[in-house]
Amino acid sequence: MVRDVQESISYSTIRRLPLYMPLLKNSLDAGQQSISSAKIAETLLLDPVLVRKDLSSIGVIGQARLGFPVQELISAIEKHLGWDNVSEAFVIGAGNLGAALAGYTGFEKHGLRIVGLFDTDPDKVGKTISDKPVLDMEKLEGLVKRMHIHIAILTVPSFSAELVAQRAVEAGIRAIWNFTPTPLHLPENIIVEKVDLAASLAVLSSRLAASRLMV
Amino acid sequence: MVRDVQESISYSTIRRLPLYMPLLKNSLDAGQQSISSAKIAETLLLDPVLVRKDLSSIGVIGQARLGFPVQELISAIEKHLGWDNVSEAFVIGAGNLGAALAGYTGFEKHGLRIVGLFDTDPDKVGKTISDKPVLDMEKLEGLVKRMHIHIAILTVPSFSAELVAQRAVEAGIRAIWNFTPTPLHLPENIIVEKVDLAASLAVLSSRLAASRLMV
DNA sequence: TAGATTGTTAATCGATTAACAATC
DNA sequence: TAGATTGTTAATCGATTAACAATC
Repeated sequence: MVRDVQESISYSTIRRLPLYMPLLKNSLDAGQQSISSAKIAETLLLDPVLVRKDLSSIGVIGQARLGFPVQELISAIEKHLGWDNVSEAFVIGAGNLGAALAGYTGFEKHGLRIVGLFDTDPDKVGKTISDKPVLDMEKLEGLVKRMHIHIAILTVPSFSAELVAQRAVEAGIRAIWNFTPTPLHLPENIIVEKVDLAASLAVLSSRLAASRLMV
Repeated sequence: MVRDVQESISYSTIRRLPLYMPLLKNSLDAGQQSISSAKIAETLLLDPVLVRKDLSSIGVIGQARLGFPVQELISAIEKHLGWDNVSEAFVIGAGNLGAALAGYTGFEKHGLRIVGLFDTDPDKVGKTISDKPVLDMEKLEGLVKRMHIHIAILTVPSFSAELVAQRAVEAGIRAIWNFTPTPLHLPENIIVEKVDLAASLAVLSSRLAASRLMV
């Protein structure tokens, strides 16, 4: 049973939603029709109350003694994350990381299809990476417009990140998945989501340093 | 001027510290000896008050009318993030992403040196990736012990992530940088830092979907 | 019925922002 | 001195956790 989603779903919940999917798919394959928040929480290392809040916020109602309906959860998560209709994206910067992202097959299931890469290196332009064309950076604006691409995955060197991002936005890009360490000064209506490896490594290092002090 | 750091630095501050460094290095190269929180905030798209809190929490004292001493900030950040002494790490899983991380030269400046990769694929084992040896997964335990490696960068397929992580931990790994979507059930004293691409993409997609509704 | 499980309201916690005093 | 800038205390905000009522 699904009810109307009251208000917008919190940032933290959105971030957790993808986590639920593999477990739910497995449960469905195993023939389970419902699953308890306690079971989910244990598998995903979350608090059961948090799980119930998340699932409730996407409009799925659980049943006492039974738990939550697995198929409905899957449908609700797919709907809320837009995994049902796929958006096309360009990777800008065909270096190690850009190539790795272009080669990752899992994004299609998450509603994202990479249709090409851009680079300035003449040795790369014209070749393919994981069957996707590497295109000349000079053609970025034209192709963004012509193909109506709205998402850019930014993996260029940090010194050129901001300029490239601004070019992409002027051509029509509306959302940037920023893998560079550079903060992007862009119009407010442009969506920027940053993957901050340096921040993540900093947390790891500092916790490791702290744990060494305790030994 | 540096004073004692009162209490432990907050998680959010730790995540932001790496962001300050490129700007500070540039300022130093340009011959500036001090920099104001307003200038930093504008460049990094932060709030000036937040910048002052961050810098104050690592023990650097600013001066009214002048700002913060650039060189002291650089030293304090390097010290707090452990960028002065480099730790060695293994990449486990020599796929696209593992190879990309092994090829990234920036980690050394952030206190992390990747000394080798592990994989089960006989076509990969024995070769090198970015001058780093690809080793047989069977040798993981032995080499972790012999080389006293404490950090593992996990980029294996998700179905094997937990088992591989547990093997690594039993051999002596104390911190895992987890690039897989899998939650790892490990002893409490093991440090796990997750890079959650699916979560980041979910935020991007949902914000894009929300912005479309407003057009 | 008893008990397992959901769902809601209140309390807590951490981080950010606001307000303003202190200082050079 | 005046004003730019730091630094601290209080208020706000969002997320998580605790407590407990509701339900099957």
